[in-house]
Amino acid sequence: MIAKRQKRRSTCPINASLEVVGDRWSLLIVRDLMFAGARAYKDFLSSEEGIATNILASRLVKLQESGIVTSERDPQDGRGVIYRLTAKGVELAPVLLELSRWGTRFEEGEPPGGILQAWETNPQAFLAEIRKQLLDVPRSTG
Amino acid sequence: MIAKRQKRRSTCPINASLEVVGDRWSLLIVRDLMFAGARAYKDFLSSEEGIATNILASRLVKLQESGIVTSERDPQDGRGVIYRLTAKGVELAPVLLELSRWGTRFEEGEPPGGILQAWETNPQAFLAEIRKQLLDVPRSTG
DNA sequence: CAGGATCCGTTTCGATACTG
DNA sequence: CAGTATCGAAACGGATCCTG
Repeated sequence: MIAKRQKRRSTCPINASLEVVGDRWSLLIVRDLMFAGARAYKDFLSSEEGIATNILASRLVKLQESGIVTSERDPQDGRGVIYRLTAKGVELAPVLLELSRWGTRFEEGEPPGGILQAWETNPQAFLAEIRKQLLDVPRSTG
Repeated sequence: MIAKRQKRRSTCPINASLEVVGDRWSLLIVRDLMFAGARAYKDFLSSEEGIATNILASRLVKLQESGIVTSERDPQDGRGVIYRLTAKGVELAPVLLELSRWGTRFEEGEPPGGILQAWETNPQAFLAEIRKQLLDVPRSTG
């Protein structure tokens, strides 16, 4: 057991988080899953800012290893793969929303319609909504 | 006018934010400035997870270019440099705190004493406190 | 001695071509 | 459609050197 090569035994949760999602692409993938309805590999490629296929593949693997994303065969398609956020992944919503809020205030960028307002008005309710939407639709059972 | 080479004309604020702080080190530097009382170059080196000097220097430049950090000579020391967060940098607090909260819940890491609790209990008040502490101490002017 | 630049080997990224 | 293989470019990281 080699315990996966930790850098320095840091006990800071910020650093722990950044070890998982602290790169240029991971949170964009989570964003697409959370707000853009992305489910298939090609969705990530077409959306966003043009991530390279190898980078996308490696990030998806890493996100799965981190327990943020799951993947499964599309029961309808057979050759397609469906990616979905885990509960752990869904709970990144506050991070994404605060990042979005900050970007809207200080950098360029238009927020997706109404989302930020809903978040600022009633975070708890909005979070509950997101959880419901993303976790209760595992395979059209809802 | 070349407008600084934007990748793809993205209007997503999350992406805009990640272009500035979406790397392994930037938010750790902001964290040190915000919660660990770091002000000098050596503070960042000693703290944290052992950032290399060249990386630290380049990140500090980038953070200054992004308007998140300022630097000035230490009036007491003369040879020392004091780094400080701008208002824009201080407003990254919610991002850091949500990142910290997520890390505490799902990754390893102990939160710094009481901070997360204060944040969860009353975000507005806690933010106001942070703003006051970090922005009202520019040079002991009061 | 603090702040930071330079050199250099290693790792990661990223674009494209290609495969099942 | 969903990925690998390849390969050049960039970033990282450590050590050392420079500057005031």
